[in-house]
Amino acid sequence: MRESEKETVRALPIFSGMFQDNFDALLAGSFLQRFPASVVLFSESDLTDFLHILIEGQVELFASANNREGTMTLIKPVATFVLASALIDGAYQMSARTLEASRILMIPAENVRTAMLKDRDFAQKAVLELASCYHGVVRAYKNIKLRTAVERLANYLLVQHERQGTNGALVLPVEKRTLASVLGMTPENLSRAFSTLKPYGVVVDGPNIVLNKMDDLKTIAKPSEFIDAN
Amino acid sequence: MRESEKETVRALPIFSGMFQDNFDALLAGSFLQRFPASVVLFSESDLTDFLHILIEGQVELFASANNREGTMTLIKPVATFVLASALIDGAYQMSARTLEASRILMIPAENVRTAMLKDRDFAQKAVLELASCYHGVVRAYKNIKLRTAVERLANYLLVQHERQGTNGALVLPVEKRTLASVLGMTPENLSRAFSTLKPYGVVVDGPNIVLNKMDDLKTIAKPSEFIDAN
DNA sequence: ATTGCGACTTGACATTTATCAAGCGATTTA
DNA sequence: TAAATCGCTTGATAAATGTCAAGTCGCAAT
Repeated sequence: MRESEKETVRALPIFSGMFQDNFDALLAGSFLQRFPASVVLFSESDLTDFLHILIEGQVELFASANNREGTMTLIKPVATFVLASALIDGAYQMSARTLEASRILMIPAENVRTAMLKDRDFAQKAVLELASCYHGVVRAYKNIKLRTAVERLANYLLVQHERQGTNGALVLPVEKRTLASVLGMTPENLSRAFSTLKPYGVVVDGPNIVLNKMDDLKTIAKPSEFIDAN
Repeated sequence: MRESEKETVRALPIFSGMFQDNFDALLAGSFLQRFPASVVLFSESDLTDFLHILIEGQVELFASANNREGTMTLIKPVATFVLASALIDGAYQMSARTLEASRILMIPAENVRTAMLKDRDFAQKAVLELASCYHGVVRAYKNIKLRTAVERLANYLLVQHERQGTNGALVLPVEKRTLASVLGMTPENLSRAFSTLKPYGVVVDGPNIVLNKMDDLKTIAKPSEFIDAN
């Protein structure tokens, strides 16, 4: 791991308040690894060796059962993932794969647990991170339990629109088949959900979306502060 | 709050390792309150004033959107709830109601945040509790995303059967309409799911269930270590 | 005891979602 | 360049789930 990279990592909010000694101890045995696209990083049954921090690229956390597979969440830089598993010292509980070529900082889980005990600032930041992830899953759970597929798509579009500048257009940040998995439906169903939204001013051209009737779209989406990410 | 009750609380794992001063400070301004059945404790949009600890009774955490309502989880004694919200200092994100008459210890959220900073043992226990809750929601999310209604019921029965002694029978710990909400289906659908499981040896008499063909039931349930609670 | 209410069940039906199959278009591979 | 592959879409159909209505049963209130 190069010195310049180490400084980038040091500047991340979760690490920025740590004592230097604790930070150095935390990163001992860590490494910054490059992965190509579509590589499985770990499986849900694997024991949690590392806390992961996505520096660059994109990662999908997913789960399998029966013959189905579903996306739990997408990770975008810069963000930690599997923090809960690293703290508990058990299985990952989720599988992970890269969606693009990615750079990932891998910190031995044991180091993380030590740092939690030694460094108050890190512990505090990690707890808030964890609590925030908890609320994230709760939102996702509400989303799938209380909404139909079309509603989930409509709200997804509204959130992306907001994030991308609220200028009447947005670009899907992932392939549609991945989006379908995120939203808990089949790719065929996603296609049909887009069709259903056409009368509500949603124009689709590949990954480019235009929203022409924001009010109508909001009417059908019924967005909720306590489901949709801020 | 009586002295004997305070001792009961003191003995709970999450508090047992605290310094006495920190414990006393934590409980300052706390109170142990009794609630009758079917009382709403707080709404998802309320600001988090208290960390709750269910001492006796039963509580449902639920969420509403559109005109639907869904159970997030059921709380049984003794357990904390809304820990994440108490740490973040924002809205509860979920609503809560009592299902039975209940006794609940309510600790000011501010006290909890202070104790997190001051008491290392409490901080450690709280983090593990939080991480464990996180995995709990992840399991629930997988359950609803990767399984059909019948599969969810079958696995629920298997888990309850195990918890209640693995002797071929079990008693539903909640009303069927509540169970339906927990499992993410309508009460009508739950009735039909039970009918569907009849050929798999599931005999229903009110809240009393008998499992006559465990192997067949497991075949249809396809239980997973990483979805079903231990 | 009677009444009324609520939980539960069942049937008929509607809606939502998934599956299977085919085809299109763009990109990759040979 | 040709062939193969992959992502996406569309149609037909099936399966899963929800809604509405009716009816039974048991419990609680009068």
